Amino acid sequence: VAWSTRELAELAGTSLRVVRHYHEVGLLAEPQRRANGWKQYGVAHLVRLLRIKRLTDLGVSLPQIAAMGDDAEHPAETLRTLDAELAATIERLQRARVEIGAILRHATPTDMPIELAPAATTTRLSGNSRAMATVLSRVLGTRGLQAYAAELLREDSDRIGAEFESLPADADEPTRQDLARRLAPVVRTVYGRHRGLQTFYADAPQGSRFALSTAGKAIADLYNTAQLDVLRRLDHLLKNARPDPR
Amino acid sequence: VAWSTRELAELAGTSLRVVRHYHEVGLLAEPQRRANGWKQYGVAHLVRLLRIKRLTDLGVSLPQIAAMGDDAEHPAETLRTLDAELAATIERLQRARVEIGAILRHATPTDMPIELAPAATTTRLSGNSRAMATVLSRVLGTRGLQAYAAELLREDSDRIGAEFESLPADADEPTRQDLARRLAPVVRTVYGRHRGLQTFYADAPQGSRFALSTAGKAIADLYNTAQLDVLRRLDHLLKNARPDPR
DNA sequence: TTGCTCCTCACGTCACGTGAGGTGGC
DNA sequence: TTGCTCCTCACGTCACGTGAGGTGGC
Repeated sequence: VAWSTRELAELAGTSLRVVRHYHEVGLLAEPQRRANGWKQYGVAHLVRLLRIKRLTDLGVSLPQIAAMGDDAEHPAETLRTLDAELAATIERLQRARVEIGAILRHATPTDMPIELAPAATTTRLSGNSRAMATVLSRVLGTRGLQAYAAELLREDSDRIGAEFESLPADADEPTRQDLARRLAPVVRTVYGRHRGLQTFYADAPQGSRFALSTAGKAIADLYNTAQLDVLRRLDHLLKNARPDPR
Repeated sequence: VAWSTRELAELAGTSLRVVRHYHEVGLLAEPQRRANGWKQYGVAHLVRLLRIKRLTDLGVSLPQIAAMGDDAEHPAETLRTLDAELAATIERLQRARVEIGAILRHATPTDMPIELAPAATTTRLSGNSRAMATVLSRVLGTRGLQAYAAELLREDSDRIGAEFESLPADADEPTRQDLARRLAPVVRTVYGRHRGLQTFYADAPQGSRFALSTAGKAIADLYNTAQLDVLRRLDHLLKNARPDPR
């Protein structure tokens, strides 16, 4: 009149391996054996196993269960801590669901940061712009990112931006100079719309101590020589023009 | 102008080991190296890494991400499946929180099944009764368990039950016979209150194909010789008395 | 020369799952 | 003798964490 390992496992609604695992880690005492070496479990083992199973189902780790010991008194502190952890996990998962919902709604590619999703939906960004947006999203702070998203949505910025995007590497000098000249007022207006954009990296996320150099490297990586030349010319124009009248 | 492994990891908000792990499993292509063997990462690597990180943060497994390939198009089907899984997980965790709340409210020991918590709170059960209750909770179906919980709350059943519990192993014959005689009507009333109790194991949970033998074994394990003798006498009395008049 | 970063093994974690190979009971 | 259950290793899983031991760059 004793249960085998399989019977014990079935009664507890668990597996053979779990019972043996609990023996291995010392959570469940090994029972007496018959002459042939087979284990014989009694009610005490079943009760103990059910208690372990119940706690693991609640999310208690095996070391924690071991620390609670054999006495059946209920450890209010452990349970309260666990409850708080569960609450935090639930919140995290719910935030994940919200983000998934946003991705599905906007049908954005999964490498676009969610903050730029609305912009990405209306203006279809080229591969380079998407890469640039992804990098910037890591380097910009909240304010900078919002400003960037807002700019992406503007038609005028978008049109001339597209022109810049598609500039071939072998564009001749007049073309580059002309593009830089037409870009200058647009960029000035952007600066005007977003005061303090120069300090946009102040509230950058953790780990991007490199804000400026990172953005610089991304630009150097992504754009061709003609485009880089246009940016140089643009910088020159912005610096040498009279300052923006406030 | 290239990022080191550490810089790449920091920019993506992750760890050195994670970057190397993604190399190992082929999720992230290894970049070119300098003459001294150091890796040089570019924007493409950062974008890829950020995409991976975003998906893992949402709960997508690495093999799933690998299956999605390098193209940034968003896999609606995968995301919808994931969303459903998240919803299921959240529900499970919320049920766990409800149960933790019940345990804390009733201050029940963690080996008592939750269905018997109210009963356990008012009538403090002895160790044997608790073990018996735990075993029965695995062997009884919903109906049987409810009936059992209801009985535990009745004062009359409780009083004579406590007497049975505390019966010493060396109780003399008249004591046992007397206890059995006084138990008989109580048990008959219980049967009267819960018609069809004989089939209580019909809706027993998965894996307890042993309902009757299990309960029998638990009784044999938990009670002393005098108590078992009382049960035998009780059984005899119940069988030989005229049937309960309906 | 001293720190500092980079590199590649390679074992550890957590709670088991899954055979591999051998024996006892009917 | 044939299935069936039981047993003990022992490696695999998942997504990394954490040293161990050695080298390059300033």
